[in-house]
Amino acid sequence: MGLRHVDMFALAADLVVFALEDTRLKILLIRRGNSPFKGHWALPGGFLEKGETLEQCAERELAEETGIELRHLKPLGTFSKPGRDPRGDVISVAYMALVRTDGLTVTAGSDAREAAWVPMDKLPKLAFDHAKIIDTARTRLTDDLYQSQAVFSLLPDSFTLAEAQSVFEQIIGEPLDKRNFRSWLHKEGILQETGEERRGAHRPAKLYSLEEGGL
Amino acid sequence: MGLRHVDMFALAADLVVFALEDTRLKILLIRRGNSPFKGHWALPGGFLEKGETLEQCAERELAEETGIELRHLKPLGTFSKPGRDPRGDVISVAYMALVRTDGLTVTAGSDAREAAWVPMDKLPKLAFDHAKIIDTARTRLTDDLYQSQAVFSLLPDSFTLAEAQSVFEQIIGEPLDKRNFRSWLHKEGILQETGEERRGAHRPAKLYSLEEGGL
DNA sequence: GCAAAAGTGTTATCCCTACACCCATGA
DNA sequence: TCATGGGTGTAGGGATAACACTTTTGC
Repeated sequence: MGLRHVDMFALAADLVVFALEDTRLKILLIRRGNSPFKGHWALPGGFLEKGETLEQCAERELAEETGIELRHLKPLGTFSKPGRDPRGDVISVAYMALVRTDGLTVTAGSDAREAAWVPMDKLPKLAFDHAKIIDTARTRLTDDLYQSQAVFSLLPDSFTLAEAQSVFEQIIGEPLDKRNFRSWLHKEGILQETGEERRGAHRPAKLYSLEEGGL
Repeated sequence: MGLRHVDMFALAADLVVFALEDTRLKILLIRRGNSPFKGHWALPGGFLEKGETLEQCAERELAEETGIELRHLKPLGTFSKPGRDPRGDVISVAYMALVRTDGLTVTAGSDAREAAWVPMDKLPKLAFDHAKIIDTARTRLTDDLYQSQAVFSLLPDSFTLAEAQSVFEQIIGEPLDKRNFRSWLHKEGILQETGEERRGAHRPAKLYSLEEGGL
């Protein structure tokens, strides 16, 4: 028995890409160049092609559309509600990525008229069911916060503890106690001092990096 | 732009259904009646049809093939490796369910020549990449054990604490301390005494049921 | 009365939380 | 010298983990 009498669908991989830009947690959005939802903001993503996995598709689309240095890619879920795409039967498989923006320029490509980092608390109306996908991603991000070191992929190679704390605070949406956060980091043993310091307007801050063997 | 130039795929929902049978934790498998993998054991599941979500598809297939009283259905993941199905481009979206077998008979239907509850530690060789899917399900089951009351869906309406403990022990694969397990249950407040007892070969055991408002 | 499963508390340890002051620097 | 962010320790409460004996029943 082959697949002759089986319904067929298009599959899209959509990406919720988080990054720190300007010390704020943001999501990568594109403005669509084609219908449907022409001119609307949407998640980057694209159609699965034969011969690749959905994860590869997500990686390819992200690279094609933005040239971003990929770090973590987590499966988020499948969105299959009939009618979610006005073109017809499109199932979306969503992935989540955490990237860092140091020296990175986002360039709009192919279907994207524009691409931009948008603060999470200032999201515009989104095409398709992408608002729901982002919601799933935010929930997942907070749920996994303390279980994986993935969040550190948002930070550059070396960073101050205050910067790390700020990331955690933005994700959970409330302030953390400085000493408790630091003693938690110490207990986990996931960071190491680089020996360097960041000098700014005030007392210099020690720089840290992820312990070798992380990820 | 429509979907004319986009690759199309068949989508299957596959189910990892856990149940307690004969006090042992088992998985529902079918023996395939058609090629490919004719005569091999596989997970129950079937193709997505237009107009339904993948979750509805999974529920429908489970009902069609087994008539099982459905309790919990959790999305597990997407399996899209090219070549995973010899018929061609089939993407599998896996779900997990926990059911109870009291007074339930599994009847093989449609594509299934046979359907059976198979102990988790005695799984046969499986069709497609279903062994991998089961592996994902087992990991998920253990990860979520203490976070949700879903496991109690494996047990009948009323049960003894020893039976509940046995379920937990089979899932994590190691023995638990009786007193600690009970005080944890007490702290969580998820069970209530029914007032009944189960009488057996020895001292009778009190029966418990899930606190109202569970799930 | 004996074999077998049911039932029951306490203690030590670890982790989490709350909380306030001094330090080093640039301006 | 002062304003600003960087850096540090402790004490109390709650949860977890280890641990053994008595009770009740059927046979």
